[in-house]
Amino acid sequence: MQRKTTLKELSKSLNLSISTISKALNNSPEISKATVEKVKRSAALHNYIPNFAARNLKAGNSGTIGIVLPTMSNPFFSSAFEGIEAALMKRGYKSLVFLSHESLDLERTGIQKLVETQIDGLIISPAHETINSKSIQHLTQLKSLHIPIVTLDRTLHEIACDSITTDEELKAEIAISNMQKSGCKNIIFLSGTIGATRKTGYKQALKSVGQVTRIMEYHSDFPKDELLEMLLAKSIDGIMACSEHCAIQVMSFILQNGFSIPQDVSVISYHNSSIGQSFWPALSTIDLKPEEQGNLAVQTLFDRINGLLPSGKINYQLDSEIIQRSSTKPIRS
Amino acid sequence: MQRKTTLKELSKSLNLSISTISKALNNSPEISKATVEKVKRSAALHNYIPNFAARNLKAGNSGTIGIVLPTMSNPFFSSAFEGIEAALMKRGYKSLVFLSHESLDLERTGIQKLVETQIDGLIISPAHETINSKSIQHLTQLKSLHIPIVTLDRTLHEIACDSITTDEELKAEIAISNMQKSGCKNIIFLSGTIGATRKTGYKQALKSVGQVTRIMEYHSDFPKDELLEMLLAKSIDGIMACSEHCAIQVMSFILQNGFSIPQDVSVISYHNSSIGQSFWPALSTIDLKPEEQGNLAVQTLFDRINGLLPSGKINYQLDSEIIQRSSTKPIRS
DNA sequence: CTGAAAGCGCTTACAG
DNA sequence: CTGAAAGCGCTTACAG
Repeated sequence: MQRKTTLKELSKSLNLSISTISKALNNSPEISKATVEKVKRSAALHNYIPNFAARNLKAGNSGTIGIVLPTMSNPFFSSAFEGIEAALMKRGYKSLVFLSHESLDLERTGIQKLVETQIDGLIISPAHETINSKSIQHLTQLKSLHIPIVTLDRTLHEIACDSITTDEELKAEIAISNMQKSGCKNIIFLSGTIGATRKTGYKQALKSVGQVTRIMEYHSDFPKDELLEMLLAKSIDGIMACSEHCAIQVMSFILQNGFSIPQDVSVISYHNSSIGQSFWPALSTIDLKPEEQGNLAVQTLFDRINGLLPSGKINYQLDSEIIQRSSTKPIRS
Repeated sequence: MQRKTTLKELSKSLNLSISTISKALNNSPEISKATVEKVKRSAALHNYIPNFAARNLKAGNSGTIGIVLPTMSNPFFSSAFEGIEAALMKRGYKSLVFLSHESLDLERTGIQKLVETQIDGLIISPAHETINSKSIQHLTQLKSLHIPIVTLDRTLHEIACDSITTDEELKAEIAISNMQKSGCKNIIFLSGTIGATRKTGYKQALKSVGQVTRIMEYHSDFPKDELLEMLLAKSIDGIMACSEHCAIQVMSFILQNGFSIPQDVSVISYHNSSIGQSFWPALSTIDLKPEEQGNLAVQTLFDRINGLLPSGKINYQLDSEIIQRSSTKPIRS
């Protein structure tokens, strides 16, 4: 029965002090080259694996970053996580992940665990419940422990921490305006649980041309009959969908009922996954750059940890991108 | 500037020994009720948070489970992760996540980090590269350190560890047979990078009725022209798609070209996400139960850790489920 | 260049 | 019921 090899054991087998072993393994210039080699060879032979718990206890940091996301089932967040994980891996850091499922309670429990683990920083997309209730003591707690926080995509105005967002509101406005230029006269917004801020861009755009806004609420299922009626009455010729999922649902419904996209109805959505790309017609979309957001969140977190950032909070606003594909008509010039 | 409160500080402020404080906080029956309360009140007041690194150093375990998955972008794996995370959270454990992106190298690096962190167990869906190359030293290493491993969905026959799988092969066979009973005479299999084992079920089913198998390879893009030709020639009336993504791509293509589902072509796929469910027509599918697999993986891991399982490896084969919706014709009885 | 010693923050026999 | 002491596995001044 093999136990994990420790410095003590190596020390015994090599007849060297623990200090020397430790220094040799860490490439300390104090130690002679010969000794370093001897130690390393022995360590490899004995399958020595350093104990991070011990190292961290001394160092006071854990090499671990806490990640709290609402869910992984939403492609936006899984992509964001992929960006975060890759950036963290590159820096030799580890990702400790908790999912809040939009619940304040679960978020709190996760953060508690994270603090106990001595995380070096936190990247979080706060739960809806947190945002709405403005209960942020579990987060301010981190601030007082000097654990930096970066919010991703969703901002918490009540707390002073760095944040990553996109200019999605502006891009929504431009996208709507593009649809109008392409001939759309009746654009509705298909809204789900997400996308509260997205509505704003839509409203802004319609307001600027003096048009009435029409928002159709959508929760797991949307009012098909109503939509079908509008299609038949030709009282709709454009849809901005709050998510790709929602867009695909609507588009399949439209196609299935014999209407054409974009001839009868233009459809644009948010997020850019391969599924929207490979749909027929290929889905026009506003790419929210989740991976880049994740990457930038990590970058910002480390800049903050390393004291490279001025005090006060910083907001990085990433450019989102309108990707024009076949589900919207080309702009008439 | 607030530092984290330690037992030592509480000890000073209360004029009690560190031992007493520690025991009180852990509800040791040795300590008087009055003291326990006093200590707890003071701890709360000082925002005391236990240091897990220290605790784990003593205990020799970390309360952390390593999770290594190929990706989060594939809905199967993000769902599996949701199942794992919830089960772990319920038990007060933490998830340390690494993504392999199907690369042996990345998988190795992740596992290395995980071992250094003293994880108590590992749940892994091995990378394709690992499976193909049969390089498993990074995993056998864990075995020799008595860190239990459970594989999820993808099995590694070369290593003696517990595994979770489904009966997808059998269900594929049944699903194909159902399609035949519903009148399909020319069923093709649309195959991607995943789904090697899935082909087997398809082949098995066609072989059993003496039909020729037709497999169309699919990588990010499939041969549209070829498919269109088959549709026009009516030489195809059923498709088994290796993934939901693939199914949606094909279905939108079929609808877009004026054919009907399932009247002209039946389509069945794997995995069961809300997107397939809300598609028109709703996608028939073989549900691979990723969340349940994740859940069961955690359960098995803890049973193994707690010595509840007999020595030798155990394979849990979960029932996958054929979900008949509108993209396949009803079975004629 | 090598080693003895202290200490990171906790837990847990052991003594009183 | 409370406390002194040892120790988990490491790192790092300090001494030699």
